[in-house]
Amino acid sequence: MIMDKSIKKPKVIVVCGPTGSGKTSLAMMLAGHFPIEVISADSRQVYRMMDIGTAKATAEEQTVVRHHMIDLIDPDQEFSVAEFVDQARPLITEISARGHIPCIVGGTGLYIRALLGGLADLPNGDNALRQQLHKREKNDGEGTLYRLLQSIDPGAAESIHPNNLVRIVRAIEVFELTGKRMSDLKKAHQFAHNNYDVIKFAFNFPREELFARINQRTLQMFDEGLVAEVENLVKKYSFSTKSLQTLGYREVLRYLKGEINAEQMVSDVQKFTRHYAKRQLTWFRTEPEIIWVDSTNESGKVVQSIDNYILR
RNA sequence: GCCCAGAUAGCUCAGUCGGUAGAGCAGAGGACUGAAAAUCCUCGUGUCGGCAGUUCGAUUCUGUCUCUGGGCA
Repeated sequence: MIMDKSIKKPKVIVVCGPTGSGKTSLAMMLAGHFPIEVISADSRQVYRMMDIGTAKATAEEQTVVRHHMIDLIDPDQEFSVAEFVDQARPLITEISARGHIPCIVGGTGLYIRALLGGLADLPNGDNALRQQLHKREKNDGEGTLYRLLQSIDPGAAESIHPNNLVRIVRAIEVFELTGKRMSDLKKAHQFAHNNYDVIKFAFNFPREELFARINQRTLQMFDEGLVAEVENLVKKYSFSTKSLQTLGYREVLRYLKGEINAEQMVSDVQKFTRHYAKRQLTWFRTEPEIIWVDSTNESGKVVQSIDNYILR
């Protein structure tokens, strides 16, 4: 089938960056200039009842701009990149058809990359198999799974550190489920599926300022009742619920169990959020064709770039 | 004022029987395709509080001063 080149690719705006860099407020600002709808690219905002700790856009903000991919599932349900892509891709088409511009806003780098570039032809995760593999590593000794991976998919083994069990298990899982090597399937793909006309911004502050904002915002979350939010969640869900192992929630859980005191809880959340922001920056730095914007004083630059982008 | 204990990396501390020093945390950098707010990797030169003495050589021993705890008055 030959693609009709006269059909334009849908225009898509991406606003990413580390946590606490002001992505949401930028989106609100953009909404005043352009007919956007927000597609949240955030692996935790998909959970209902997890509002404060995930810094979800407020109900009020959501009436100003339409938000998608928020509050999709309950905290005891599981989610994945694949589900995100399956649901978000049609949204881009719908929003464009309405004459609006989809604006992807979020900090989950993998979700954004996969939404724009598609996913390789890999199978879904299989919890039973994963558990079984973990058990095997535990019974047969450290390094068992890595050696297994070396024999079935040397390419994957080479790119995965022997200590990274999560990745090792995944690569073995792919082989068990498909009979194909993950390294081959990935090589054939490489996020090359891009059928959108994308303009990407990464919003950030100078490091010190970003960290100060994170510390401040964490305090604010506690003021707004993060502990009560978690207390409410554990009334309905078990302490071991996967979604509650999220940064912020995890530390409150430890506090509720009496493992740490309030002061420790707050400083831990601040610390782990700083670490997280750093990992996000590492991810976004390698993202191609990204326009870096200093949140302190360059928001205007974004509006201007989008103006040019829409006209082109 | 006197006695005791400290003073070593941004923080908490270890150590050097005298040959200029190393952990944890913080911090920095990196990886990442259905768990991704997850998971994993790499990175440690600092007047060893100041000054003087002993010594070939002092962060280490001695003296003294300063500071910080604790105790006694």
